Amino acid sequence: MSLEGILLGLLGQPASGYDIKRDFDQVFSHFWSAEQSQIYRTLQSLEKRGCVASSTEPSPKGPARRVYRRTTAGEGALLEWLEASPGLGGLRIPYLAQLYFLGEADELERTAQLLRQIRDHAAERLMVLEGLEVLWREGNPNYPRGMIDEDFHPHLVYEHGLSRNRATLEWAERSLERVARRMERGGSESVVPSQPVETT
Amino acid sequence: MSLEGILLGLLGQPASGYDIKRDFDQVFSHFWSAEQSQIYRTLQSLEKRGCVASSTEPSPKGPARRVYRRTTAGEGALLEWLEASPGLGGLRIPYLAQLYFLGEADELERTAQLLRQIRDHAAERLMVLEGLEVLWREGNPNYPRGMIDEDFHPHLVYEHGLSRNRATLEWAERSLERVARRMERGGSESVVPSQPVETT
DNA sequence: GGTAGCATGTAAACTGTTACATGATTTT
DNA sequence: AAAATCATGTAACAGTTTACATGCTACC
Repeated sequence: MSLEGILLGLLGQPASGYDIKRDFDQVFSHFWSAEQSQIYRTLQSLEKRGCVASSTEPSPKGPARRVYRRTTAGEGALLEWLEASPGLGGLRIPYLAQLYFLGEADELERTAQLLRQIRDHAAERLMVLEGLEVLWREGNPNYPRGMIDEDFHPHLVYEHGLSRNRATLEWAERSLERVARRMERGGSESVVPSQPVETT
Repeated sequence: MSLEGILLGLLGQPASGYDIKRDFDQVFSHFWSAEQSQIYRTLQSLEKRGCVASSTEPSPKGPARRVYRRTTAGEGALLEWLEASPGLGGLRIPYLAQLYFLGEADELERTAQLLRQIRDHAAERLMVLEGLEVLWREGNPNYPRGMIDEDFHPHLVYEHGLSRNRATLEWAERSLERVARRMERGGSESVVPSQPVETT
């Protein structure tokens, strides 16, 4: 299961459920998401199986923190998950499901609205990622060469996010132009007069 | 829920659970997936709510088919789902979760293996999609202009798949080169001699 | 005193996967 | 006669979401 793997990976450093939720929203939301309740429950189930251990620590603000650490058994489970063949097929992009059927609504303005949301979301993600590049550069004057071992794999994932969001942004902009042309011409999208479009 | 929406969308034409599973594997697997059992169950629950109606029809091959049709209530439910704000955040790319932590395994060969799988998968998808372009072109000599209304939204989704898979393919190839350089140089990846890398 | 942020969690409902079970027809 | 394809489904389990419930501290 991916969530278990991610939690085991993150617990290389001790962390509370709350900390992990923050990491999730900042780092992993680019390709995975999880609710707080799910994180707490999964941590508990990992503890039952001995993959993590917890201890409570008083916190300066608010109630006591329950801090989890990865155990030796947890390291084994992590390596096992890393060896497993990846879910190349488990891809999930919810907005495409809606876009696919938006012809049924017969309102191009709704299509444009969805595309603008997708575009803005990708643009925002890109800004966040491009901001991170500054941080990589600060830690390493030879960037992107001379990457230290610990950063290498996260950096590959980071670059995936960059190219994915660039591609999505460009696609959304092209698509918005197509929609605009279609709306102007009343649904025929630059049809050559001598080649009329079948409308059935 | 996206699966319900997709089923309602597909049931513009009458279809059996088996037909829908085929559509899923061919068209939707680029951004969503579902098992047969889930499709059958969801169809049953949609029927209970009156969004679809079914009738059995003898089939020339094999047992009788249970063919589902979208009802008027189903049309309403579909439009409602299309109006709902999209899950811009529900993105899920399982292989990135593994890649992120693959530094823990400390075996770049495993990283290269995963990247090759991702690359080959994207290349295969691209070939399928580029094959579809021939079909679009056959049906329309002005392609990609003069797209009929029914095809417009699926075509937007199709183009998303094209650009996404191109981006992934290029990223995977770049990443494989980085991994190869890193393996050659024993983990330092083209470090400038006067600027040694910290390895902690 | 109210709100925002820190911090924990439970319960129920829903969604998704894996494994199994059945049986007809066509092709090899 | 066996295997492939067509076709339907159930049961058990695993994973995820939504809604709720609690309580502390800092700041306005």
